[in-house]
Amino acid sequence: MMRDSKLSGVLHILLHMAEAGRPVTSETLAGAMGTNPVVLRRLLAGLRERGFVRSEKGHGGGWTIACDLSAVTLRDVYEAVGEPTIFAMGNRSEAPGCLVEQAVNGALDDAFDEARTLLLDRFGRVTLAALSADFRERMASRKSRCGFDAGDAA
Amino acid sequence: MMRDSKLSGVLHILLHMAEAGRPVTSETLAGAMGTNPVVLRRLLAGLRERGFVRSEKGHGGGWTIACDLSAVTLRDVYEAVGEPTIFAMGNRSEAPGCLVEQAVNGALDDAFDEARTLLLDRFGRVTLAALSADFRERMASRKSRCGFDAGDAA
DNA sequence: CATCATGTAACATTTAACGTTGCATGATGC
DNA sequence: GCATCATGCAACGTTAAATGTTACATGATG
Repeated sequence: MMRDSKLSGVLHILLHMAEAGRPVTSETLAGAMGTNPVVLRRLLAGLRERGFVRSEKGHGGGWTIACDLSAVTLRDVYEAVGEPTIFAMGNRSEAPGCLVEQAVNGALDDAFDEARTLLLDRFGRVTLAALSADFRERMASRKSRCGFDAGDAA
Repeated sequence: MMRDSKLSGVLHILLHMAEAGRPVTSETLAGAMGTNPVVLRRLLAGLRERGFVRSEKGHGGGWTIACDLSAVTLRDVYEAVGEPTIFAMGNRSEAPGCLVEQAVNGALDDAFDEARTLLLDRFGRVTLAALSADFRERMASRKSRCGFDAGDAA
């Protein structure tokens, strides 16, 4: 299994919600990406706290986008899902008394910090609106829509 | 547990070996970093194949450095330990038919690719000799040596 | 008030890294 | 030659984090 797909998953969901234009239930969204409604609610909880999405109970309830897609970046979403660990590699011990370990960790940490900064900067420059536009371009050439019917966005 | 500490671990071991200047057994090296001799042999197997280290059996056997420390970079070592996965994040599915997923994965993959390239480039610019020099500098100021006696390198 | 949908805690499953055991092979020293 | 040391390696056990699942409470709608 891929290590952590929260960011990828939640972006997928957000674009689907954006296409729908009306409340979509956790069950429908979960079905669209082959997972469980509860997993989905967990994922979206962080986004709700930040006001990126809204959830409503009862008949006709579900999830809706509650933000300007051009004002939210991948970095915002990354933070909203709890800033999951970026790297699958790391040091053996965090507070090593061994000088060899210190030298090694220092070199590795420097490199990882640089890469992390680059990645987050790049995330910060991509808005949800840009992703959505990218999707619509793909739509223009092909037609499949992942088994998920966006509703009135025909 | 930290995700993958092969690179960190093997670098630690290499510097210790470099300090020793004579064969060191898996058991000694494993003791120095609080792990198991078998784990260590697994780690070093890839380095042996590439000729970075040599192993000898029998009395007085063990591991020795078999390369010029200034000619081997962190990137070489990274490759020698099997190029472990760099990122802890990834896409839900690798071959998505969903156009939304394609748009999302495309954006994320671009960012990850850039970060990976930066990281590996940086690894490629750090030699084992540089790490060793860093270690010796630290030695000059303090004195602890991680419970591992390098032998004649007193 | 029946039904729908979310909120959430608790538990189960899965996967990859890591650890451990057991035994084979080869080298050294007597 | 033989006891001992050390690696080589396969097979299995352990563990932690992500994800999936169940169960039940809460609130909204018709």
